[in-house]
Amino acid sequence: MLKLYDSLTREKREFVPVTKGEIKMYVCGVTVYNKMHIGNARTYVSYDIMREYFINFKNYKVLYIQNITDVGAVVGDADRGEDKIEKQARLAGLHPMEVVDMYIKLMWDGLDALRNRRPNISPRATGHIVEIIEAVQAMIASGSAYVAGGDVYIDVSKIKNYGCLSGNTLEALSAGYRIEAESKKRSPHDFSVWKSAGPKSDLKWNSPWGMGYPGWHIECSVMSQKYLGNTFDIHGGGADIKFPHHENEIAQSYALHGCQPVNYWVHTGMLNVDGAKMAKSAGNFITADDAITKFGARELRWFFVNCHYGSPTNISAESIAATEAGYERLATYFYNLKQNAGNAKNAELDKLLKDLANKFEASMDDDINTPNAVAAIYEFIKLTNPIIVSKQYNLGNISAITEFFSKVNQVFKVFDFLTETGGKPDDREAKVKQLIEERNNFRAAKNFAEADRVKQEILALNVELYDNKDGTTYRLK
RNA sequence: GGCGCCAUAGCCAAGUGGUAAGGCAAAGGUCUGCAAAACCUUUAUUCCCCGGUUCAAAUCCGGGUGGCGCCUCCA
Repeated sequence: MLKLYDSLTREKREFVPVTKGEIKMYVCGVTVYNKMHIGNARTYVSYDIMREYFINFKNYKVLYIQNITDVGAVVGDADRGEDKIEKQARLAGLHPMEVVDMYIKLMWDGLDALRNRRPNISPRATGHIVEIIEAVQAMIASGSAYVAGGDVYIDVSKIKNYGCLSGNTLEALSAGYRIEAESKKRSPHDFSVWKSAGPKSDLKWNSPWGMGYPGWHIECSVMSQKYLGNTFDIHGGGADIKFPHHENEIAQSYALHGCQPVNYWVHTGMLNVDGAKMAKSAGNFITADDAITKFGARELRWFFVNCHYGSPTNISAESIAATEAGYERLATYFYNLKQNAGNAKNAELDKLLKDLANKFEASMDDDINTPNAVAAIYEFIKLTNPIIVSKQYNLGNISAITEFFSKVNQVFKVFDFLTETGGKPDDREAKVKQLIEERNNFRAAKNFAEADRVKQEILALNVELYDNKDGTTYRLK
């Protein structure tokens, strides 16, 4: 039974989709005014893993939407700052849409490298201005929003349950809130759904309230509900945008449709570097491509798999090295598995594999608990290693194990070793075999100086050498 | 100040009532000419502190302490 932790009800609940057999999920994407950072990467890898699990293990048809914010995110104060993309364009001497195109491309480069499947739809806010204006008009008509100058604000006092997601109440929010002298808002907690644009702005559209552009929150409400319906299954994003962004999406959904927009709110934990949160605006972030260059994309993805998606997680060279050491064990296990088959079918191996499959799925069903799923894999390796080493298994066992790991790999997408030693001819093979024989002749003659010389020659070919009691084996790296 | 999440071994990290997964590191062993790798074994009488509920608490409740996130933008 699949369970997900819902941030709204604050409990792990059985997952029941709106439509049987289908999952409709929306994940808040990046604002494309700068390079994606490693924290973004963690979030999108987390949802990719969820999505692939739903598809490959739970047989759901998944409609996955990850939007692109290409207008509406504002620098500094939410109601009077400059649009981030417009600012970046001004600094770079480019049109805002050039900035957008550039960073969208870089975003896909990064997510592709991390092996994420592309979203079914990646809607852009600028492509939905008509729908956004219609939504704003509807909210004004119903009395949930009001016009002030060229801006339009949601009147949060008209919203039922405002604060239900974050736990905030309007009274509590008001205490100690900074007073904005020249604000056009009725209440400091009202938020803009449409903002007027100055004459120099390149990012503006005509509306009933003059030239302007949409607020960040309304973009996600309009796009998610347009493609997924008024109430859909899963809405994701980082824990940092729970308030106000997701809270305001709920408010807008009540204003527009009188209902909760989502059945399961899922939030990913922050990825910290040296204990501190990364943020673009603070300038202390590691970009995704820098991290990929430094650690490797597969290594990063494996690191993410080893942490629970909802937990705050610290990334460092040491933590990557720790998960990589474990990864190397898995690779060696498969190397041994394929190299040392005997010829008796081993029933115990099949039973342990069945246990692993059960534990894996039980862990993943439990709020996508990937660390537990990984622990089950290590446990399997520990229990089956004696069998592998003693060669009491055959090709049938190998194919069953490989098949299961391949299935897991449709979700994790990191087990490159499954194909690495898949019988592909390697031109080093013959040379290595010859050198090993040469070396073993020297060893037999106790001419260790010459044996070591040949050994160096072998190592230079990027081959690992193991002397066992049954003879010498090697592994092409 | 308010809201939310969290606190488990040297490090990372699962575990929401039934007697502490897993990984890294470390130590010992098997194997080896040496070595490496592999394999085996060991490593928290205890889960931040103090109370309470219960036959039973890391898990539930109350109170502390500490950390993180949000309360202007942020995955």
